[in-house]
Formats: sequence, structure tokens, C-alpha cells
Amino acid sequence: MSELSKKQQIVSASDLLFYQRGYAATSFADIAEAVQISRGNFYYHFKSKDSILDAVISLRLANSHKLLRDWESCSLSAAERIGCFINRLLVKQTDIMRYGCPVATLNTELAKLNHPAKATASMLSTVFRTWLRRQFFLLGEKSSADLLAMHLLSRSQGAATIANTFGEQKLLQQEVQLMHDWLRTCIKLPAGNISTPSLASA
Amino acid sequence: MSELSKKQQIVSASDLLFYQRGYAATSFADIAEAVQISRGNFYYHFKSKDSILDAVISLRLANSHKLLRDWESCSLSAAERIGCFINRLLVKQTDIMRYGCPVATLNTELAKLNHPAKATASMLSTVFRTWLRRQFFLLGEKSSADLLAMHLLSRSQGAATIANTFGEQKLLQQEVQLMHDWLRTCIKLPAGNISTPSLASA
DNA sequence: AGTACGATAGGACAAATGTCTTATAAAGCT
DNA sequence: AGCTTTATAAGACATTTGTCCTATCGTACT
Repeated sequence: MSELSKKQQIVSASDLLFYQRGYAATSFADIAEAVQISRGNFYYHFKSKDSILDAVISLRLANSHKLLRDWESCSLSAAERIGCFINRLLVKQTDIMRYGCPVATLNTELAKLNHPAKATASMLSTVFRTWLRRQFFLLGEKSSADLLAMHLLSRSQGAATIANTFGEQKLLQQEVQLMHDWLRTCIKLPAGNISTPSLASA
Repeated sequence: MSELSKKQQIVSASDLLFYQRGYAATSFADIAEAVQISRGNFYYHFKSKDSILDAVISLRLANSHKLLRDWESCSLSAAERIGCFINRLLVKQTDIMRYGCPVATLNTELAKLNHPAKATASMLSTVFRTWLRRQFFLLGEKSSADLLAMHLLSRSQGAATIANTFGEQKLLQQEVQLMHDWLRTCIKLPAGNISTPSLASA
């Protein structure tokens, strides 16, 4: 009945703990307790703490790809798909207010630590950047697709940050609304109901 | 000729190290090396590491207040003062790209650590929020001053985050430009040269 | 010169951390 | 059953951490 192998359990528990407490602040003892495993026994599955981080980043990359693929297979317009991206802030609002944006906080922590995995971790942001860029491209914004993508990425990370700092849900919701408004005006569609589709999780 | 007392030296060295490496990742040994002091001797000046953090936050609060006061004593219009706030991202761009936004990164780290000083640290953001709110209020945006202030704060922190993640100066500069554009349109001034004033540091 | 006090060095200390080794248990195969 | 491989436990190890204690240095004041 154990759906996940112990190795996978370690990775997903670490994924959560790295998000909640940060990478450096999460010790082997913490993970050991979460997975119910002996502390010294990690080295059967992983050769170092860094290699666990690598596995966690790989998992997050896979999850992100899956998320974006799902949004593309839902027969939505490109504008609606971008709306899904924006709404993700609401879907995850509880976690975001407690722990911030998972992508951004890992990146900044690894940047400060000068950690070798920083480059791989930044791929997580690149995935969203590339995906958003393609959506804007499909909307006809050929020349400024990357700028628009980065602008939206920037605003979503900023919204997550201030919500985390001030602990006010309303701030996050306001910023989400402003992003929807911005999207509507910037792609010259007068009044589509972009904000409605799919608050679906995953 | 020692302009600063040893205690002040400890605080300002910690200020820098906490920014560059993060609070938890900075050890007494690191600070000791920077200030050329014996490690065990901190407790003559501070009773714990947390109390150093408190002193650092106080210092940052004082510096922020001074910065904002300077901008107000420069006989600039409220719009120009907001422009100074936006331009701060450019003044500090080298550090921001390496270590992120000092205010945001400390807040998110303390949030993850569930650190008692989190509340005090968030005051740093509140200072800017309040100041920006007043500027927008002076511009006649009586009812939406706080919303505009938070929006700008959000965007500036988002810009810092993506610049730090991707390490691309151009991203930061683009976002700064967009913020100036937004400011110009949102306060209904047709074409003032808001972006010029005072790239002055401090 | 002698005393008092502020400042600093040096090291002790327990706890925690990442790492590694060895022994044992469990499971699969012949 | 016996053997082999996989998985787990338990603990040793050196290092680092924050904290605390004690001795010493230097300066100021009498």
C-alpha cells in the first residue's frame, strides 16, 4: 500500500520542508522525523544534502511542467491560460501568505548562499517565463512577448512578497485583480471574463 | 580615529552580512572576522544573536527614515519623490542583482524561521508603505492612496526578485521604466519628466 | 604609583549538523 | 532451507554553532 518509495517520500517531504523553513534551516533530523527514518540512513538514498536539493528541484520542475501542460490541454484561449497563471496566487494564497512564493524564495536563498544549485533552481522561473512568453506570442504580441511575460512574472512575485510580509489577504486579492485588469487592457480585448476560468488546483 | 564604536561596527557589519548571506547563514565567526574581534566577546556588547538582529533592524529603520526624510526636504513634488523611490532600484542595482531586496529577503527569511523579530522587520516595509501612501495622498488620490502605495511596493519588490533570479540588468531597467510610465498615467499628468530627478544614493 | 573599570582575548561547553561506517533486518531468488 | 541483495537502524566522528566564563590588557582617575 506504500504508493511512494522511501526515496520519493524523502524528496516530497524535503520539498515541503524546504519551502516552509528554507533549505539551510531544514536539517536531516527534520526530514528524518517527517519520513520516519533513521538520520544516518539518508546516505543509502542520497550521497549528500545537496543531492536531495537537486532531486527536489527536479521534482518541482516536473510538477511545473505538468501544471502548464494541464492548462494547455484544457482547450482554453491563451488569454484564459494566462488568467490561470494569475489565479494561481489565489489558489495558493494560504501557503503564500505563510511561506511566500516557492520559486522566488528558493532562488533568493540560494543566491545568498552562493549555492551551486542556484542555476538549476532559476530554471524553475525560466519555465514560467518561457511558457508565458509563448502565450503572449499566441496573442499576437510578437515583439514584446518576453517583456510582457517578465512583467507579469515580476508582478506575481511582488504580490506574493507583500502578502507574505504584511499577512493581509486583501493585498494579494487586490493585486490579482489588477493583474487581470492589466491583462485585459494590454491585449486589447474590451471585456472578456478572463478572471473566471479554473481556480482548479494541482 | 575610530569614528564608530565597536558596538556600532558590529551592528553595521552584521547589517551587511545579514543582507549578503542571510540571517541564519551568518555566524558569529563571520561577524567576528569582519570586525576583528574575539568570538566569545560578543556577549559584552549583545546578550544574544537575536539582539544583534534587533539592533540591525533598528539601524535599517533609522536609515530608511533618514532616506525618506531627505527626499522630502529636497523641495521636490510628491510625484518626483515617488520617482526617487522607483529610481532607488537603479541606484542599488548591483546589490539587488546579487542579494535581492534587503527588506523583502529579510522578511521572507524571518517568516520561514517563524522568528520573533518578524513583526519588527515588517515595520521596515510599513515605513515605505506609509510614506508612499502619503505621497499619493498629496497627489489627490485620497481614497486609493494605500492601494497605489502597495501596488508600487509590490512591483518594486517583484522587479528586484526577478532581477536577482535571472541576473539580467535589463529586466530591472525595463521594470523601472514601466513603473515610471505607470506613475505618469495613474496620476493623470500628461508628460512630466518624472524619471529624471535624483539618482542620488544614501 | 596604585587602583578601578571598561574592553578584549581565549577557551570551555553542550547541542546540533552533515557525513560515514558497521551491523542488522527484510525480501527475493534458487 | 540457504544465499544474495536491498533497506534500515544505530551510532561514531569531526566540525560548527550559540552561549558563557575567566583571565588579562589598557586606560583613566586618584
